[in-house]
Amino acid sequence: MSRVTVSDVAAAAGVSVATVDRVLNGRPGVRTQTIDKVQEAISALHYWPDRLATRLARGREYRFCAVLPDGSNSFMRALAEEARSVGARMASERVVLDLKHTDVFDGAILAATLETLGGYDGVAVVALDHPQVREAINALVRSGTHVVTLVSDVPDSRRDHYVGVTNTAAGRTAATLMGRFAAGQTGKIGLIAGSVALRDHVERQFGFEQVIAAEYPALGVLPVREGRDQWERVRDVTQALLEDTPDLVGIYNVGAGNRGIVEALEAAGRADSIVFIAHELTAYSRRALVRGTIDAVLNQDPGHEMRSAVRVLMALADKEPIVEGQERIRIDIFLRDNLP
Amino acid sequence: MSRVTVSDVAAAAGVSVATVDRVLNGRPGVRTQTIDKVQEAISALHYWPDRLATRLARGREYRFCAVLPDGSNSFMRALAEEARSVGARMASERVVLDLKHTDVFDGAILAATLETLGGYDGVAVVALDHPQVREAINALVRSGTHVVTLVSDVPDSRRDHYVGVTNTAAGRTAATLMGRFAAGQTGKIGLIAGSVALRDHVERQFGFEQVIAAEYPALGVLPVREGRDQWERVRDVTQALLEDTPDLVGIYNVGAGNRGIVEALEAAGRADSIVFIAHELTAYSRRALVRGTIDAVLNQDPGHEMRSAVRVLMALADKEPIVEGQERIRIDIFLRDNLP
DNA sequence: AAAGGCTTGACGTGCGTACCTCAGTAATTG
DNA sequence: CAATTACTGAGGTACGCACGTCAAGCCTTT
Repeated sequence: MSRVTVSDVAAAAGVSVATVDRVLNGRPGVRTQTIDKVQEAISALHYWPDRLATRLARGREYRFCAVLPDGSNSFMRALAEEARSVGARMASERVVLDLKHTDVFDGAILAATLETLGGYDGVAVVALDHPQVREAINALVRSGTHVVTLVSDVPDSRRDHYVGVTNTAAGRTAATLMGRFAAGQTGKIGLIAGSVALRDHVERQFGFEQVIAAEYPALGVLPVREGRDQWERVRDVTQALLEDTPDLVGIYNVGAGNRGIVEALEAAGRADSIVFIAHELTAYSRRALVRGTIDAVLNQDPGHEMRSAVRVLMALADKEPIVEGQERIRIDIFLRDNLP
Repeated sequence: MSRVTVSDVAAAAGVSVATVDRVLNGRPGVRTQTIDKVQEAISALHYWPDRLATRLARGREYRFCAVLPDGSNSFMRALAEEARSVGARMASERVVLDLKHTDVFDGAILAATLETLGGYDGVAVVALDHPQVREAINALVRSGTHVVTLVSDVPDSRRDHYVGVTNTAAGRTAATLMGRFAAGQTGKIGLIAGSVALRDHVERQFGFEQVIAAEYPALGVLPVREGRDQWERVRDVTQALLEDTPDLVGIYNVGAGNRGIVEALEAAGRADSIVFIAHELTAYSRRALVRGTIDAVLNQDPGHEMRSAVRVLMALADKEPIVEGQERIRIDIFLRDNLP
């Protein structure tokens, strides 16, 4: 049951290994007829090139670059940390993973950064959905650099793959949890987002409102308030929300800055009575979840996302198929009981 | 920035490659002093052996075997399917993954099966926690075959690793969902399990009862009823449960056979009024979840588990560290909105 | 019939490590 | 001091593939 090698194929096809090699690597100078013979032998013997030997022989390194925001909320810091650890681990597999921080919220700056990345085999980028960014991504792809979008997608670009969750589904999930956790109550739900210019925030909001409107008529969703992902600002927004809304039953924070909401709720003594659903599991949100101030955390696993991004980039570089089930990023729901 | 190779290390240490090789592979015939010199050079140059070249040179195949139940509920069938697909995919990486079906619910039979597996480098087994099985696992490990338990653990054996969820946490999670989904109601909760002899079922039950008792005093948990994981029997049990319990507000099915509960609930017209929490996402449970008869599904991803088992076995065979974050199996919570 | 272009075979080198043999040097023992 | 024994160096082969060179064979064209 030992491995089938190129020489086995050559013998079976009645040609030399050189010819088999030419066929396998698409080099010119082989008659169609001979190509067919070789291919028949390949499938008859179930030949499959040995990945290890192939990569060793090719001797090429995979040069990848991850582009992350320089503004540093916990999630993005975790993502950067994962990038470093994946990079260290993959070093013994001929993979180099560089890390670049930039202002991803400014289309022009992000696009300019991307334009310098043509030397890489692949780029993973937390992308703003902006015309200039889209163009920069397309230019990279055209120049032969594979691009995957990370966490936030640019759907109508030519990026090879999106590694992240479906944000409308995340919003819907938050809505169902909200609706059921607030069962029997009538009142308003406050929605807080970082900025309505961020695609993932808008999509979550959309999914959330859709389900609440359709399934939970006793609940009304208030207009979004922007917290810019900064917890101090989010705290002020939440305080105002609490004062303005006597019949507030729940809060859904679409973006970062959970700390602001937690502090406002606990200061007002409303931590237990108001259902609070948040995104991203961090050390802080974790404690608030255990304490009961946060009722559920929706999460995307930065480790999974970073590893997936690199696996996808490698598969693209090797022209190998992507294992869908492995690369689908799930929307994790964390309650206090199933924390990792 | 090219790779550091053994000859670089040899040059730096002032010895020959043969000596470096002896040190690296723990072969005898090198003075302690020389070993130190080599090791200093290794860390000074940050040498790390090239995995590809190592595996190519060793030329060894990894022979693994997955032992799964021959009784075929959807989850186990999915697991077997994943094993086949992982096996096919890994064939080009010198990994052979055989698949064996056996009666894992009979300790003696399972132990006998395990005893035939000494030729493998690693075994992944869905294990019954039984003295004979434990002994068989220990014997395998002693003979140099790595063992990981899959889905169901044998904690006090010498198995190298457990690939699966923490079942008490799963039970607690189900309880929190139940408590919150049934908020405001007072009544009883029915508990259905496959068999109280299965470790994972008992643990889920334990976690569930713990949280309900502590956090949701308005709810009482009825004694477990056994459905043997067969849906016809589960249906009958559920019908009896419905008739016996006028104030039933929820059902938690710890094991398989969701179809029995779904049919009983829908036949009785209680699908909407009773909170039903189930385990394992299958084509059937998925439809029932979308329809609303099932309110939440707790799931362990068979694909993730199978891939993880193989990765862990490979890491063990190579004496490489295991990436904890990657191998932790999460308890997925699925609502109708975040279905994959 | 000679020139030129396709096709193919034969062979070599390299990727980085594992593992083996053999000779030679140094240190230890009786 | 000679005889062991313990180290070390030099060199080779193998793993399976990628890639390059060179020459030989064949067919077409003029």
